[in-house]
Amino acid sequence: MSSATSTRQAETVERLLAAGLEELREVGHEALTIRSVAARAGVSSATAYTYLASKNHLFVELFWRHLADAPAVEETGSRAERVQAAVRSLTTRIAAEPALAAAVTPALLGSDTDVERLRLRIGAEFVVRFDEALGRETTDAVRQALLLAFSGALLQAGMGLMTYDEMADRLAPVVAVIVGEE
Amino acid sequence: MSSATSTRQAETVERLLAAGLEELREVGHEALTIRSVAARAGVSSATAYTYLASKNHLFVELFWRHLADAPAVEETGSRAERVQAAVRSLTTRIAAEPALAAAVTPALLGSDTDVERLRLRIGAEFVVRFDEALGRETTDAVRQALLLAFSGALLQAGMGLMTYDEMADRLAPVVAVIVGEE
DNA sequence: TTCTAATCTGGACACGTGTCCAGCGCAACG
DNA sequence: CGTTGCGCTGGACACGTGTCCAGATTAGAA
Repeated sequence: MSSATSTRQAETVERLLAAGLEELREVGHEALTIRSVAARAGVSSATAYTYLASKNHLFVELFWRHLADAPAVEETGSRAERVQAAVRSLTTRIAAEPALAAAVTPALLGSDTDVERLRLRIGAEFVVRFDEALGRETTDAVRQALLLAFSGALLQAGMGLMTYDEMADRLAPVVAVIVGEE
Repeated sequence: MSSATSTRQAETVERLLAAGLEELREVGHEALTIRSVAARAGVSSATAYTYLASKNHLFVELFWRHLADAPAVEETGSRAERVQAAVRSLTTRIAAEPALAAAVTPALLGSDTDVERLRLRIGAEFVVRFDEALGRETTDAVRQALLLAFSGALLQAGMGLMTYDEMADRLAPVVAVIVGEE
């Protein structure tokens, strides 16, 4: 397990993930197959399956990496404003990769071990960001309400009941109700 | 298209749906296959596919029928209390069929035409129930917040982050925040 | 009863999924 | 230089999905 060999594995993974994102953008998540991703990455499908447990795993992994790069929000303004900013930062980031967003909603519900691990991390990331925006003196009920409303918006967008671009605007008044705008 | 023939078709559908629910309870949604449902219903798989466009369609159809039977809530008590009651009525009903609940969350995200039609109906049902509980003088923001929080709770339960039994209790303080308990 | 049309059947089809494993090739270490 | 062993290959496997269609069955009309 020298650093050289693990480098080689890491490179293969990166190549697969990059190919996965390209493929996703080009053909969408329905048409994408692990084998087509493997081919694009210049790797056999057996190898792809060594690193990607499933299509779902690929999507969730890509989503997680994409999301982690969403900019943190400034710590200025009213509480409501900070929460709005946090929501907008996340939704903007998500909307930047529509194909990925469309793919991840069903994928997040998968039962693979890898999916489960990642979705906990993603959920935790939301919590951290909202907590930072909310500040210390906030009730659990508000925290929960915010998280549930955000999850709900993701679900509705995933169902096609709203676009990912609309999310922030649709959530704005909702956030105001939950956080309190006075 | 006499009433007799459409009766025959209707009976086949009922038989399939009943078999589907039994199969779902016994083996869970992962192991269930349309063919096994067809066999249980005493029908060929080709026939099953005539009426059920997909596994997702089956689950969503079953869920819709199950949900429609949730009792309506009394029109007494404070607004918050009525909303709580509406939430509890729905969650109790959903929790009564755990296997169905587990199956429907991913299914609801399917892209079949039939799934889409039904999920709009299900969403509309939620809206109607919440609107009845909220009464006339309510802002859209509150309505939206409630709907999103409820959807979010469904999603989280679907992900295994809470049980369906817990939903109502977890939602109670959230509802209080959104509707306002004063 | 006989005819007719709707309904159901059986089974093949093309495709995707995820798993498995014997063996190849290459990079690094001795 | 070998030799070692890790990572990759190719391709078969069992299984589920959803589609299709020629032909058997059935119920009800004439």
